[in-house]
Amino acid sequence: MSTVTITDVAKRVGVSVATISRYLSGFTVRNEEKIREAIIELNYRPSAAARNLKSGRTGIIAIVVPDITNPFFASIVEGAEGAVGDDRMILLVNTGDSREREEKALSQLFGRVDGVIMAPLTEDEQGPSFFSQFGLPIVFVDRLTQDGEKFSSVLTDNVKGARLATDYLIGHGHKKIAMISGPLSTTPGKRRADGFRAALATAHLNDRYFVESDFSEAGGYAAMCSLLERDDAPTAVFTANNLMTIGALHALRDRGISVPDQISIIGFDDLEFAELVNPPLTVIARDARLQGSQAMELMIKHLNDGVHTPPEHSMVDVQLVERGSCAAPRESQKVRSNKIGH
Amino acid sequence: MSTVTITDVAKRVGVSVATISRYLSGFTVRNEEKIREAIIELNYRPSAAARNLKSGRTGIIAIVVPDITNPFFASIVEGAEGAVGDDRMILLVNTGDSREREEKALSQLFGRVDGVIMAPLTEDEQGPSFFSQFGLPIVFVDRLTQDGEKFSSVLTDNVKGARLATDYLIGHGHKKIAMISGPLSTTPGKRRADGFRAALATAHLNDRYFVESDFSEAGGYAAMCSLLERDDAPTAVFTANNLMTIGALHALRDRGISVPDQISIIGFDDLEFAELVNPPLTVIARDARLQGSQAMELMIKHLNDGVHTPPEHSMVDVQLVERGSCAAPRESQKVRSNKIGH
DNA sequence: AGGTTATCTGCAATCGTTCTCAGTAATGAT
DNA sequence: ATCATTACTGAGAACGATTGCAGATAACCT
Repeated sequence: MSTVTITDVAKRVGVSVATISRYLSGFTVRNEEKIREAIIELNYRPSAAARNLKSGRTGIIAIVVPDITNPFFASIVEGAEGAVGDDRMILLVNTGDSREREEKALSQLFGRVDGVIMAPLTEDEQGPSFFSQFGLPIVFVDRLTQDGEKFSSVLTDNVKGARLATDYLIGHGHKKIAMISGPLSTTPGKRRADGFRAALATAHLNDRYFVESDFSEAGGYAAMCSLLERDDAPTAVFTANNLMTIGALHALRDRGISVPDQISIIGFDDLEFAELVNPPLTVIARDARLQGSQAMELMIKHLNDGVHTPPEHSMVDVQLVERGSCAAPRESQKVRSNKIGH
Repeated sequence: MSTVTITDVAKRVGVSVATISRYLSGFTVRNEEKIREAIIELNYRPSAAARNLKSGRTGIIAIVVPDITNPFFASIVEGAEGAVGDDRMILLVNTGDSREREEKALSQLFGRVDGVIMAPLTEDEQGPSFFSQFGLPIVFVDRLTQDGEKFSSVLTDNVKGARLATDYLIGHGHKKIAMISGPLSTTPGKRRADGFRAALATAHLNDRYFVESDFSEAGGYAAMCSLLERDDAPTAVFTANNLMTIGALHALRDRGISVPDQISIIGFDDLEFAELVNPPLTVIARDARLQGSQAMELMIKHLNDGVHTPPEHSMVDVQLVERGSCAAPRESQKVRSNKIGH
């Protein structure tokens, strides 16, 4: 720790600490030049801890995400970084999909940060009420908690995205349409499932190929396998996020099932390499960076406007990016014949 | 800010603040049960700022990376997260490849964190000496600064990796081998270039297809284009990181050049989807998570052992993951005929 | 009982700032 | 010359915890 304090600077210049403090806060004082010199000579750096204690602000905004290796969340963080401005920093917490770590992080965060931007693990939980209770703003991004309406949020139009995807498959003539869904306990999980089912209902199709998974690559792999093992396998599948899309593709690849000849696939969330896969992947895309920057802007607004600003809810749009992974179903195709093992 | 302090708890229980403080620090005191109750009833949360001020420690370790959307750095962070333990948190700073932001971040970090794990932008700079000067440890990960030997570090065996890649191409019979290199001002940029050139020299090949780029996807794209426009195009290319590999693949795809028939490609750093591309990508892989966790372990060691622990240097191994993007050069192949425009 | 530990306790100083309050000097107006 | 205004200043009280010190209590020995 730097052992040179504001008092040392004050002594050196021959003024009181108050004057130095004022200089540091941008007020005009008498010996600015001498103070500047003294600060440099002594290599003085103000103590963040002492400032925090006095002022009650830390200049730090936390972002809590379930999985930073998911490119979607990385982009959220990047977007938020871009909007954070010069006088604040970001504290990133990766909860690793663990409810326990999320809870612990939140309680440790309290007092260390001025606000929290978070993508909570599930809707089963409550928002960290002690935060808002003490005037610390929360902005939800991508996901909500149970009492999510009480806090500001930046979501995606999940229902629309899922409808878009499903309608697209229906439009190609598919009847046996599967969805590899995320956990229904999460906001995007539930809403994308809702959109899928709504589209199916409109087309008078049933949802017997709906399977709930966990937004992970392994989960997508397993779900795809279970679908392929059915007696009457689907001809098209909608995967509810990027990681599960990757998993599903791996499963298809491992079994030598070709896309889109034998099965069509459309994913939620674009991927850096979506056009490099064979065939290029058709997806529902959205602007994750924008979501991140909007969340940060909302946060800064709350920080500046004070505690009693009402929560705001924003929603970013989705769009269908048509590439090559969807085609019309082949009549009497025998997907099952490619099954490996049992 | 929580308005309930340790004094309130003390009053409620009828003891002094010292007793509460001791209870919180894990000493045995008389009325533990009553204290526990009072803390819960009052919803007391110790002020992190006050603790920091007194103790001089923050319990926060910063990780400074150039680009969090690069899966490699995301994995580093994930690895570090896993090793950080229960009583510390991670503060992530994304400098977005900007020297200015890196510098600003570093100075802002001072006093807010107990140590910094960082992947500096270039070797042209000096390590943040004021950090170590005041006893705050630094651990470099993946990259060094100019005076890097003075600090602990966790690097990759870049030279070996690059040799492996180049030798592999040579082994397939290639003579016209290109490298799309990272900036030579960075540690991995320089060392991978060294490995490439060393391997070439051993095989008595020249390095006329060496092109320096910037580790970005756009840079990889541009570099690949420039190589393809040469009169005598290379038959194989080694791309020095994941992002440039993606860029190069995009360039090849845009020109309809097929891999590995017309050109072989091998990349540094594995990718989540490397087996999904067509053809599956052959790469030099390493364990980024391990690099992150080793860096964190080193940091914790420094934190526990005190300032005067000598720096330690660790290196993680690389390995060649053979998939399908490399083949023998086709005799008299006409890559140039695919050239678009010009 | 008296002495020696062992254990727990409260007081008060301390960490390095910020900020209120009262005070001084300089300037301008009358 | 007096008063009002402006522009700066220093003293000192916070902020909320930790911790050294000395004192109190209880427990243990002989």
